[in-house]
Amino acid sequence: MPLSGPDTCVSFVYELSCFDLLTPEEKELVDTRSVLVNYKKGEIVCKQGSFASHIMYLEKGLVKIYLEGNPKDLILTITPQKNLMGLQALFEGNNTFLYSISTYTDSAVRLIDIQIFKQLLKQNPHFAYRIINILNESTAQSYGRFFSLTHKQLHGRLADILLCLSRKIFKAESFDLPLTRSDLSDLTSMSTESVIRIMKDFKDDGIIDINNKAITLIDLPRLESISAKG
Amino acid sequence: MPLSGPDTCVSFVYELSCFDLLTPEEKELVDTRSVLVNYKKGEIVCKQGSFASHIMYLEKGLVKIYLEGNPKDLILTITPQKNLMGLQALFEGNNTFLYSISTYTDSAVRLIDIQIFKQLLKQNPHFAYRIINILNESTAQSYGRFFSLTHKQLHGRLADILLCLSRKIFKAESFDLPLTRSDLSDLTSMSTESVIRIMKDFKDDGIIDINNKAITLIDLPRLESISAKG
DNA sequence: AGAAAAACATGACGCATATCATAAAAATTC
DNA sequence: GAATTTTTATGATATGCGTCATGTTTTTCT
Repeated sequence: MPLSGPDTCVSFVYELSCFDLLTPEEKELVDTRSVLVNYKKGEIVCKQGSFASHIMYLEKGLVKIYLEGNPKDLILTITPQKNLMGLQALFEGNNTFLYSISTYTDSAVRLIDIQIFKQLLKQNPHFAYRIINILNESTAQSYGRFFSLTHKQLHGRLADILLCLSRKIFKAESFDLPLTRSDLSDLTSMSTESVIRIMKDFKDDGIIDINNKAITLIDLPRLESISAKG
Repeated sequence: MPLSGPDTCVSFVYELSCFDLLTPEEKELVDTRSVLVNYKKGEIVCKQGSFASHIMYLEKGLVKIYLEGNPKDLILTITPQKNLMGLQALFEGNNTFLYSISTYTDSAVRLIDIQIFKQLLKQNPHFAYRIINILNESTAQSYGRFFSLTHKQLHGRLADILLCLSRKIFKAESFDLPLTRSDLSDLTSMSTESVIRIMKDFKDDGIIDINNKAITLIDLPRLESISAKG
């Protein structure tokens, strides 16, 4: 599979939980030194530039991780449940959030004390090794998106995102899209109007079907071809 | 400093060597299970898609790490000596190089057996923690470049790269650029002609001076302003 | 349920930037 | 050191895509 393909475009879905690798005592430590916070749909979980005193683990829900820009944001990933967020705060000398996070659905986020997290990394090499794997997967997917956004034109970029949402997030060819057209534009780095126009193109060509928020990918081979050709 | 600023644009320069954290026995292990390979200017160190059986450490030289595209490549980073390369090969289930690497100057690369590297990560938590920091810094810089490439127009993107080359790579306001205009275009995701035109604009405006390969940044405040305004 | 706000939609227009063509200068090669 | 290749340079043209304006539909709020 090529690096620039649609599977590398949104989010990193790491099937195995990193917490499986902790000892019972370490799990206990995480439990006592973390809190679970519930967020309603549309709420902000963390704000770019503010102080990061904890690592976040999305136990339930769907969120976007994004850079705030003027006037347009850039969505880095759409992240589903069972994923760590805010690992960059581990970086020594930087204790602020690199990005903002907000929810698409009601969500539950576990906030883990960053000192505890660092301690676990230093005392449990298997845990640290797992985190390295997670960071690496995230980097690899970031490169794929990099290529998509800088080297493909609008139709290719939107095809990438639709395929990736279908495969990685919703795991179905039909899904209800909680993202607005404006979100899709922040994801593909194009104008909202262009998203709307290209969605219509795809619909007119029988490649996808749209009914309000309901999206169905009809002609996957053509969508993949558009993705590949850029 | 804003995330999209020029300091986040090229390479990750990690001042401390990760190998300082190894025990004498572990250092010995790395020595016996690695080889030092010399490359001439312009040679390819590794090829995207080929099998990755080792982690690379650039002991001496200057290289570009890039995604191969058709017809244009995308340079992910310009990386100077004392940096690890190819860490993504650690990711379980992926033992191929995500990118290609080629040299700008004569270089020396230490190839470290990937199994030994994994062993060190698992047995030495401080080493693993350092690697996590390196990966995190790399990710943070990747996000900055993401923003620059997708949300700024040509002048801003080129200003970003010139400032970053000056600050992070050459650490001087005057330097001999081993990159061609085509390399700059692969870094900024624009056409080679646009690079040339904008360099001329900058020269005509007294912002930089160009003499063949020799570049001098004259008016840093204006260059920073162009970078900030995008 | 009705009002207000947000999201979706569509066309006209303008511009930033790529592409193409051509040529000069510099670097590399034998 | 002459020949070939690569790099730099510049102008003309084409176009992909954003911006703006305006209207409709859907969602949210009270």
